[in-house]
Amino acid sequence: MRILVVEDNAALADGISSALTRMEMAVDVVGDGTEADNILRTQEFNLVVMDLNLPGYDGLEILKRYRQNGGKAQVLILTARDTLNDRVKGLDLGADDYLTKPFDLVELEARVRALLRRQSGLKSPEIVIGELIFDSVARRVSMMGEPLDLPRREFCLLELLISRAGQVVSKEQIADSLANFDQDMSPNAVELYISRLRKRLAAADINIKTVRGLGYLLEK
Amino acid sequence: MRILVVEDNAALADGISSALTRMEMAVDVVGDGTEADNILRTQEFNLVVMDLNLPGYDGLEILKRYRQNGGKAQVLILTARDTLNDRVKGLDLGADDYLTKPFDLVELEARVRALLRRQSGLKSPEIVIGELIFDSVARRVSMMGEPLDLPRREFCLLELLISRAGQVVSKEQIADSLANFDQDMSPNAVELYISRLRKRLAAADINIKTVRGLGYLLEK
DNA sequence: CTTCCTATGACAGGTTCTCGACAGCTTTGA
DNA sequence: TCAAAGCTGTCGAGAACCTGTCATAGGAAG
Repeated sequence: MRILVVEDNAALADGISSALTRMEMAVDVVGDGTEADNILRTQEFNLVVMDLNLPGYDGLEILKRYRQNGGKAQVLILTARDTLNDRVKGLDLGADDYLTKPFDLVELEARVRALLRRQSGLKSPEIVIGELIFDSVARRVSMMGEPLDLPRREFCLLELLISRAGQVVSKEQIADSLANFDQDMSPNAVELYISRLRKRLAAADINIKTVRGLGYLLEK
Repeated sequence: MRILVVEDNAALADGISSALTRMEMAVDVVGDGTEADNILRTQEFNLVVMDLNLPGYDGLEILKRYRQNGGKAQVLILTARDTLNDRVKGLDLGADDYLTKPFDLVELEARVRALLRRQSGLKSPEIVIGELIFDSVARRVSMMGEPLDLPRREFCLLELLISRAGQVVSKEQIADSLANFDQDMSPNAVELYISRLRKRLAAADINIKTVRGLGYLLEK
């Protein structure tokens, strides 16, 4: 789990950082708003711990921009004790939680655990093959960054080949799998789908090999 | 949005209830643990505000049982005891947030908004997509600077698509979400709303893509 | 060279989606 | 209280797209 800590007070940043490291997190620390902005634009984190009180920069601004750019990480903000307004604003701007300074590191850990637990289970597993990214949960495929629209049958075929990558899959297996067992599919139809899929994947370096008399296989 | 308030102090319960009602929430109040247990078993809520300090009943127990029975609502706990332990325990038992008494109603409102937003998957109250600005808190949309009046169904549809931007949302999910689970909506009706929403958003560069056989998705 | 398997264009259904028309319902405003 | 305006959802015609058969051509194996 990657965590970004945005905190200008070096001593505090250090304490937070080591507490989180003890939890087996990968922690990055930045000390000012500009840096925070930059790193949030270019890298992905699971959680951001941010002090709202940064010198020469408004933490709320960073948060707002981060969310508007589609940032998805959980955000835990740190505020001084008596700034109710900041906390309220922070939550309204898309923070997930806050902690009032001074706080106990044990409590920080509990909050981080709660936030990360909440986040897990959101990401769907993706399979990357060369230029192709295949997401079976979201049922999306993209090729060289561009989303690729596949008709249902072709999507199922690709899914089957990927799940058995490196092994030969017989035409009969493909037919059964595509036809959902509720009807028959001729071997020729399978050949046709292979042909169509190959054409679509031609731009990426994906190779569906023919194994004469046996079937097809997707090379890894 | 349905909210359950579990609070034995009538005056406080009243204050909370009216604050939430002002936010256009449907609020139910119960005053003791047994009642809370019962209603949580039989009805669904989006959020539960629960005092841990109930006469003759441990709020943490209720919370624990609720989660064990698969309760999915966001839970905000209220605690007078300022012991770190209770708060940490509460979070570890599946509470989503806590507030220490005494608290400010403004802050309660912010927390409730944040929790409900979290539940819907939306992070920032103002989401900018091309020429469109979507404000989930104020429940307003504007397009190219002009406010855009959307009928309720279309607004809900847009909210759903935005909260799942980049993912396919099935017609069934849309139907369930729009119909609020209390009645059925035909797939055809969903198609119609998509059509209407597309027409309204045509001027902005918003693209609702059709994924044949699966549903729709809003491109990022 | 012959035979069988595979590749692919063309095409004819079939399915799914789009959206105008319309009628019932709800809200608004006087 | 009633009328007007607007929202909601059904129907259905037509468009768009998917699917699988046929037919033909290309290649591999013996």
